[in-house]
Amino acid sequence: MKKATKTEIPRKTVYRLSVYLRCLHKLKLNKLQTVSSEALARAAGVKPTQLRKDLTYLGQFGIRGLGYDVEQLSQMITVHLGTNRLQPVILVGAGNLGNALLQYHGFEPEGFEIIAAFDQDPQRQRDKILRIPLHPMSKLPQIIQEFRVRMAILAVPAAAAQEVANALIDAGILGILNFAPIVPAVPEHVALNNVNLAIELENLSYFLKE
Amino acid sequence: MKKATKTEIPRKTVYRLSVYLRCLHKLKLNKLQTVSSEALARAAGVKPTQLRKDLTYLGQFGIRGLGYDVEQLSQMITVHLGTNRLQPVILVGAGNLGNALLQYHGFEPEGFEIIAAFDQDPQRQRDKILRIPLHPMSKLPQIIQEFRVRMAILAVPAAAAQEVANALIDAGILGILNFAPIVPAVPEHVALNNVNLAIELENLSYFLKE
DNA sequence: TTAAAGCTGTGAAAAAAGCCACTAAAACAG
DNA sequence: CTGTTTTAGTGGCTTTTTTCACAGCTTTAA
Repeated sequence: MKKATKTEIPRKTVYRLSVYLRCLHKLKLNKLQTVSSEALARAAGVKPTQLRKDLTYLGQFGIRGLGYDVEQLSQMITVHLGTNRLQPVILVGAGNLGNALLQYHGFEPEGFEIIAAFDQDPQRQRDKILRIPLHPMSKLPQIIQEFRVRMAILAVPAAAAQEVANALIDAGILGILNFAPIVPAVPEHVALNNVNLAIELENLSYFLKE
Repeated sequence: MKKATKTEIPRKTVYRLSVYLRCLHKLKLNKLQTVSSEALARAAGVKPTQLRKDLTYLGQFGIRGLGYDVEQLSQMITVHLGTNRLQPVILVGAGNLGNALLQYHGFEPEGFEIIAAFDQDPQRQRDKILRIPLHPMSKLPQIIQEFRVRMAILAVPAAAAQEVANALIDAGILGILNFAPIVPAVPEHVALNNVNLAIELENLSYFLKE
């Protein structure tokens, strides 16, 4: 018997869907109309069976003997990931990493725009050329409300992370991409993704094969 | 029957050990001598039972009724992760993200030093102040050999990623921390960790609860 | 010394993720 | 048409990861 409620997409699958989407985008640039699970899987660094299984969560629209329609598939994934509409994002902490992220234009092609940055010291901005405004922390609630911001990038030092996270949540932020080297405690209703570059390196070093 | 060879530490556990290590470091700064699994787990954002289970892979040195010795535990983890000695790292690609990472000093406290950067265009460096030398790609093999570099950070555009990855591997690199928005194919003996900031954001946005 | 409370260590169960073998559909070649 | 090849979809097996329940040390208090 089929479930009445639509099945939840597994966490890992959601993550991989983003990867597939990125690969499909590249294929589109190359004017490819269709792609097989094998080719796409290789591009994404996963096994073909896993790719196919992942895609079944979105329904069936592969063509047996041929593959998937690149355009259709990428639209399908986009719809499911809910990245149709542009999402405004704010960044807190204009230190080393924060500035780096501000200068990094890799978010925009994916539908995210950093509309404002915040820092304790709003004079801190070195790169005057940046077109992203830098505000003092006190303007956080106002801007979040005004632009209906739901996600924030947290790039402050460890010591400030929890406090700033609290402020963000109080102001209505629902998702935090955390670069601070501690894991802030957040209430149930807030989504949190942690990225720690040092840990990534450390982890890599463990898996070096001699 | 027990395995003769010492059991492998699970992938996920290795990753979390790094997180614990970071938390322990903070505790040390606060002059705490011991910590319970519950407290440390909360700091790391995991469940206490998971923390304890993770630690059993390193042996037993918790004290029942009391907790873990902060100093001893952090040394234990350090030894197991093999981060006793400093590791030289190189960075390839001095674009937006590459420069950002060069300016980011978060690696050094964790025992990694970016000793050199490489770019197709070695004039590219904007920040003249940087004390990290920027070399042309042609010097890759020489420097990797000279400094016995085993890990590289890859921060080049998608189009160049595979080619540069190949060059790194040919020159003897054993681990790649990849920031490029594609997953390069690497041989069996090379470890690869992928970080894609855009995907992290996209992933977060999916899990926003309304 | 004894009792109570606080914690760790761990086997076993449960859940999640990954993988494979096989089925079925479509395309293609002749 | 017909047979062959290519490729998606899937049930369920295997492995990995997480969680649970509880046994067993340690400390503390009286």
